[in-house]
Amino acid sequence: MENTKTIYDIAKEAGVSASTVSRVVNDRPGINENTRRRVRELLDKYNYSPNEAARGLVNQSSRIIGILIEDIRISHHTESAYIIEQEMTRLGYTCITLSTGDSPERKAECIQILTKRRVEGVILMGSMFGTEAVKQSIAEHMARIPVVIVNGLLSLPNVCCVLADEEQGVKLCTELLIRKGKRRLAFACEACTPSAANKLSGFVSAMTQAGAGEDKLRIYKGCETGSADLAPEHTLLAGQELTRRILEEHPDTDGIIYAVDLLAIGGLRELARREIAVPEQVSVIGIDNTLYGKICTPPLTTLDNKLVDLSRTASRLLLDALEGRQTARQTRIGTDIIERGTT
Amino acid sequence: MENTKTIYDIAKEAGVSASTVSRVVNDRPGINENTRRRVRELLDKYNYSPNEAARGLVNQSSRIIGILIEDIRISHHTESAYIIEQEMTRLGYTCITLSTGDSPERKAECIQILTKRRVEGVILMGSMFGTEAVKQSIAEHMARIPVVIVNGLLSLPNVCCVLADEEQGVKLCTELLIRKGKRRLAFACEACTPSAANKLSGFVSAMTQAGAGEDKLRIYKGCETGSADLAPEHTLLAGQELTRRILEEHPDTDGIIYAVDLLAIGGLRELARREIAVPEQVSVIGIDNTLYGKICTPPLTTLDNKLVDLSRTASRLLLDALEGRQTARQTRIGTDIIERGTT
DNA sequence: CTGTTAGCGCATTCAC
DNA sequence: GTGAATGCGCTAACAG
Repeated sequence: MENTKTIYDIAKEAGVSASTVSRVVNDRPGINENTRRRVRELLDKYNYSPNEAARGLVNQSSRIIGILIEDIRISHHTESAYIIEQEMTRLGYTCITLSTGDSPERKAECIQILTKRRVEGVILMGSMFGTEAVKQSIAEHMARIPVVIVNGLLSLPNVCCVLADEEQGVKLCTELLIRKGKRRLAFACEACTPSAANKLSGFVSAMTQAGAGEDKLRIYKGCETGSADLAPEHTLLAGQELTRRILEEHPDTDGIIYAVDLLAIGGLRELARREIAVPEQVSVIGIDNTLYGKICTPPLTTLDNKLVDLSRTASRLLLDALEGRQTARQTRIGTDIIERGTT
Repeated sequence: MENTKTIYDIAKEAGVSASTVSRVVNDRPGINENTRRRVRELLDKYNYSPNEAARGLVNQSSRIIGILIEDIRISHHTESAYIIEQEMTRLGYTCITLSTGDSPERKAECIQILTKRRVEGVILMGSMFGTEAVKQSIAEHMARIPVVIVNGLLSLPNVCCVLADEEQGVKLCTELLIRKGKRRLAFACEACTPSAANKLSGFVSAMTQAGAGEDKLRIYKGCETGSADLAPEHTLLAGQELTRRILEEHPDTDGIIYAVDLLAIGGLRELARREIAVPEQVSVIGIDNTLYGKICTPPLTTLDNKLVDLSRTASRLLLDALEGRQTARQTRIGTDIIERGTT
């Protein structure tokens, strides 16, 4: 830290007491206009800036909120973090945004960091925060502050959840493909996150209703225990690899639903490599409505899970809680299918 | 804020003084093992977490660093922010990452926020921080802390710059196209940032050397005063629009260099719409080496401006400065052309 | 080895 | 209107 002026320095030079300066800084009423002006001039002259740490200490309020994301490089999380940061900054809060990575240990470390900084509220982004290990950390370290989890479930008294109905969404996607005459459908996801599990049940539910037996379900999972590498590049490769496996084991597959857009785009690559026509031979659907899906060829049909709405809602909920208003424990938002060239 | 235990609470219950607890918390030597154990137990029992604000106040050190980005949604900035955050977090610093938007006023506001929090160092991402207005803010509010600017220039005693040699890079790109027999080249950028200006001079320099007169240079700029909307979607549209203008005014154009990948991808769209073959009729080159360029069709030839290296270097430089080591005032990193399907 | 004292920068009583 | 005193939670001398 450096030697910024304190209210005492200003006070001395203005020939008043520190409390007077404090009052001027905080625009408190009941101060002689002349004194106020004199103090203001000095404040300006020295570019005085109040020390928020000291302020927070005496006010018992840090005006900091935490945003925990698995990996900010994942494009829908980037967007969400952006929205929340803008919103909270506008309201005078400072955000500490941390990419936690996928291990529960790292998540716990990040929770510790936020705790030390005495954040007043937290937003958790992603279904991976809805696991037992994380729940424990939250319960231990953040029991007394409002927490909002986006696209995850966490049953704790101080946590409220806002989620897209992805199960229903994927069900509709599956039904769309069936309506188009595709029957030998596959579902692919990279990591077994709770979110992926939801999507999967939407798929299973639609398939079962359409008369597919449990044994005929083509379900492909990248790895069993969360993803090892969250970098977008890796997801792309995983999409190729999963698609390769699907096509080798079930060459007659005529439609694939991928848990995220980037996986689907990896899939498109593999399909192109094998000269399989999309959507004529194989239809493809992704999830997240990312820009990637917009620019690939053919443009990707995708499930818009409304991350933008979710993020906005999340910041509003957090704000409500911070200001003592009652908030819904769970908010659900519907999804939309954006139909483009791959179906 | 909530009622976490303080060292006084712990001290009382342990029957020792607060300083003893403080010593245990900070692993200071010279403490009776029994006392230490007893205190530790209580610390655990209550999940004690030191208040960093209080600590920072007495230590005169916040252990916070600031990261200022124009817009974290811009994919190369996302990656950079991620790298820096990971690096600094690992070293025990907490990062406050702010998307400033493009106006100098908002940038100044963000600088204020960081100042209030008494950040110990700052990383500025993007050439737009190298402008006079921002320089003023930095000089006024951050004169006493180390600042590193990535891909921008700021001549201030406490600022060090790390940049990619984009001018040279674009020059090489242009020469590449010329070598391939393309002569009627255009350059397109969205906003007139200092970075765009650098890229442009690389283009001009190569074109001039190849014998093109000043009057024959096809230079297209989106808007004259920085970009209005930094959202990626907008850049994509701008790419289309710029390309439309280029082709209408110069139908014989046979190569276009775009200031960023996403602009180039917008261009590819427009070219596809007009059924112009890439690269046969028109070659295209982007800049940034983003994932977008990897997944579009045809895959984009791009200038890798080494944002990853730059970011790593930036955090190392900041760290050096924070720890009192001497640092280079200016570091330059070379660029690479990644040749793919559009050239 | 441990406790006492003081002070980091600020806001808030309570007097005057 | 304004100032003096107090305390937020913590660390760093300085004593003992």
